[in-house]
Amino acid sequence: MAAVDLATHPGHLARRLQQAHYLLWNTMVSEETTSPQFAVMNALVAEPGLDQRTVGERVGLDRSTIAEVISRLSRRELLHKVRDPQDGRRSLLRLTDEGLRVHRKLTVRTARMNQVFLAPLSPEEQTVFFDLIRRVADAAEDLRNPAEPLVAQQT
Amino acid sequence: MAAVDLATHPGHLARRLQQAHYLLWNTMVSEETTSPQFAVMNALVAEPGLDQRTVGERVGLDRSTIAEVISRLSRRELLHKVRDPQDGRRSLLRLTDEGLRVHRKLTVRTARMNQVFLAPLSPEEQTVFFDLIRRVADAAEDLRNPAEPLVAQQT
DNA sequence: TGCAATTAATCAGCGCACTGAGTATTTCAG
DNA sequence: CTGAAATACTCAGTGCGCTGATTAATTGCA
Repeated sequence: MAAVDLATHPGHLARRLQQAHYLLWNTMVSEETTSPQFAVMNALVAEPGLDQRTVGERVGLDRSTIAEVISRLSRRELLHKVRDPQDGRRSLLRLTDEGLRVHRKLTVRTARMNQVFLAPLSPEEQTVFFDLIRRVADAAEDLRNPAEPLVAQQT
Repeated sequence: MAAVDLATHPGHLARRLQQAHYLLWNTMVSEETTSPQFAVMNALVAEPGLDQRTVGERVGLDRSTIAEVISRLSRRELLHKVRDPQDGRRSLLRLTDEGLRVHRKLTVRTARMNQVFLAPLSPEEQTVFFDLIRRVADAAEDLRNPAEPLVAQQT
């Protein structure tokens, strides 16, 4: 009788929310290209020529995961990976024409999917939804990265 | 220049929220036992002797995933799996004493973690947070399972 | 210059999550 | 009572997500 109600556990709700989104993405957006893959492509549309690590930072994926996502996109010829001549450690990433085409197509479908996903909420509630989730996620990330220098300084 | 702002994509926010939770769980609750594993154990505390499929339904895991989670808990001797003598297809699940002990310990830590996780929100906001996420997740799940019979009936 | 620290990427290993196919058992219609 | 349908579980395959260890290149200090 010491069981807990999972409906009051934010972590459990977060997982269910993500699963629900995953399924909707699969049916309404694409079966080949996943949501994280789209996020990576989107980052490269915004800033072509980024290196792997920075892309990971932009979309919130760690070094290992970003490497795998990129290798899949690269295998499908949606992006090119070129060694940085200035810094031999880096790989610079850039979408191919096909990658740009796919990104454009998925952008439209994603917008449609977001509407369906958020349909249960009124416009005001949608705003609150974004705000609350973002604040919780940001705060949790700050717990790990004790960034926040109070003044600009050289470490 | 056709790039999109991921901060307005609920799927992307859901993923970030879940990752943030995962990290906090790891540091504040347990490195050995994951959040889905705890959810399974919790379901078995509430209803000992459930079969695998039903547990999966309770915690929101599909047949394959639940099988793996259970096999790990079983390997660690946190639960027992017994063939149902009444129905040879089913495996009935029950926590061991050690499983009960672990569940008790993690219940306390999970409560603490939830407080930290939700700390950025006021109590009223926390209520709204739960409500909004639950409504979106429920609606998306209903899109897949067109359940909802209007009257009680024997199919 | 010359070697130590830092940095970008890779690799191995674990765990969650889904689909589609296959096996064993039970149920149910004829 | 028998064979088809349904059900519970397993297995193979793919992809996300993390940590810890390793490799290669660059930077920076003495």
